[in-house]
Amino acid sequence: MSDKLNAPGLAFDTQAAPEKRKNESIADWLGRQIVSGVYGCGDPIPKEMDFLAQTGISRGAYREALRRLAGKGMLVTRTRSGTRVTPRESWSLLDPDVVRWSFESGAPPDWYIRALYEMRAMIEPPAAAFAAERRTEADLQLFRDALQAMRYCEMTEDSWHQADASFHRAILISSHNPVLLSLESGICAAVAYTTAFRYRDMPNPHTRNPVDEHAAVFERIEARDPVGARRLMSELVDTALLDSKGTTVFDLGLPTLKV
Amino acid sequence: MSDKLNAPGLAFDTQAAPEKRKNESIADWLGRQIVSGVYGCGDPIPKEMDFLAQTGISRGAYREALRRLAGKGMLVTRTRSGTRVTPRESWSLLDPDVVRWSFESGAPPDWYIRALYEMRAMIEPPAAAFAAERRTEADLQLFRDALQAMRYCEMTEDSWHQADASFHRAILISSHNPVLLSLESGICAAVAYTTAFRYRDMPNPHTRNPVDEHAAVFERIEARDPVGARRLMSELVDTALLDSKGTTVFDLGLPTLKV
DNA sequence: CGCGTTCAATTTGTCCGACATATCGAAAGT
DNA sequence: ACTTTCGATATGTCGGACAAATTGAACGCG
Repeated sequence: MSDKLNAPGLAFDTQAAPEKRKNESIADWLGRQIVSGVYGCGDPIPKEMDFLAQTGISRGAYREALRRLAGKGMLVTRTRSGTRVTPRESWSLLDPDVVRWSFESGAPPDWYIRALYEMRAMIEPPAAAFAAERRTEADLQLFRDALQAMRYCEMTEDSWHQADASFHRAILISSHNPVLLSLESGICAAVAYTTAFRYRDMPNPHTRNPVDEHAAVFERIEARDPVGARRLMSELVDTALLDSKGTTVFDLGLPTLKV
Repeated sequence: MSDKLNAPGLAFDTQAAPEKRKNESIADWLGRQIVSGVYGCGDPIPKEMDFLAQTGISRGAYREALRRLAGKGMLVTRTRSGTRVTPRESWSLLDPDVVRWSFESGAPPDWYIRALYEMRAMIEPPAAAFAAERRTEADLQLFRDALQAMRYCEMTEDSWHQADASFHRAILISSHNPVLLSLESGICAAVAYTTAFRYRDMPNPHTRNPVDEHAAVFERIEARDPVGARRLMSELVDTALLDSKGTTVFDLGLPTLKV
């Protein structure tokens, strides 16, 4: 059963990982391995001595990497039994690292992209409503900067995705809900990776720059109109969702939620 | 500036921490210290050698504990600078450990309780709508068990809070959104701790058992009525929010969001 | 005096080796 | 057939040593 572990595939070469600390790059590598399904639910992780023997990495660095992943609920360790992968529902699927690993290691599964869009559809409209009630003048400037960057960048550029993420980050910041803000890294990573993923694999870039829709949301937030901001934001997310994969995969669920 | 660190308050006695592994209990203890504000944003954590000297814990165990917290975004380490606490917005405030630490170490601040309620008001109504569309027969049994337990327990009992949490857990499970389900631990911890916190500090327990409201939500989910489930769930959360601290603190934001 | 350079101290990062502890599984005993 | 004992094995903890990086002060120079 453990042939997969001792297989030559245990080559740890820190692929595309410019991390300085070894325990960090090990955690990155192992995190990618896990989210990409190399180790399924309940599967055992390489034993400390095996990993040490095959990679030359010291035991301490490997153990610290395991603790990073254990803190995200991805691993459980028991003496003698070894360290095993926990079922997906106990992971922190909105953790920015988990989102990054999922998109860095090949194409993430459809259910994950879909679930991330659904989360955005749940969170961002009410967040926009809170933002309309609580935004400060300093918050408004964040929106203006993001919108200006979106106008002056082509959608194919990487900088456009950054500007898009900045806009959605401004929403969460302006909501002035600390717990919501703590989801910022994960949400923005999801926004950036899903949009980049969409435009990379869509052969027909008929989609136009949605900067006007974003500006409309901002205008409602500036006007302190929670209801309007919520509605426009809901439309914005729904549009992105419908654009992403066609209506065949994503057509259930969200439309019936529009109020 | 570092007088607080070398102070005698560094007594690590694993208070009320029946953990077996030392690195785990250290992470618990340090996590409570951080969320309770002993170490503010940007403050330095005890140096490894200091901690070793004052507690007798080995350096490796302490470092593994730090990695656990670093995985939750609560710490950043830099050579020579030391290890410092990151600003709150970069923490995983919905992480079940963070929620537990916040409520275990004295009364959490009002803004945190309020933010948790707002998150529930954002997440649970749409989750109930998804549940109404996607629930299976097995899911329905989870609701029935939770409701029966709520009926046969007094609200003052601890078992009632468990049943309440089980009901809300059933909502997230029935939504069949993996990312939403990954928030289960944190949400349910928030539900359990906030309700327990409310009934412990409320001198006037005029609040009655809200089992009927919960049953109404279940009935709409069983009938596959997303709109109705969403509306009733929204009312349920709003009621809990208004009950918790009176309308003076929580009266802005949520009511205007009701559709 | 202002400014960049060099250098040494300090703190985290990594490695190594050893023992402690818990747990599983097989073997022995009843 | 059941229980107990015991050894093997993997994680948990400890201690010491050195490497790497960064800070801050001393130094030299224009």
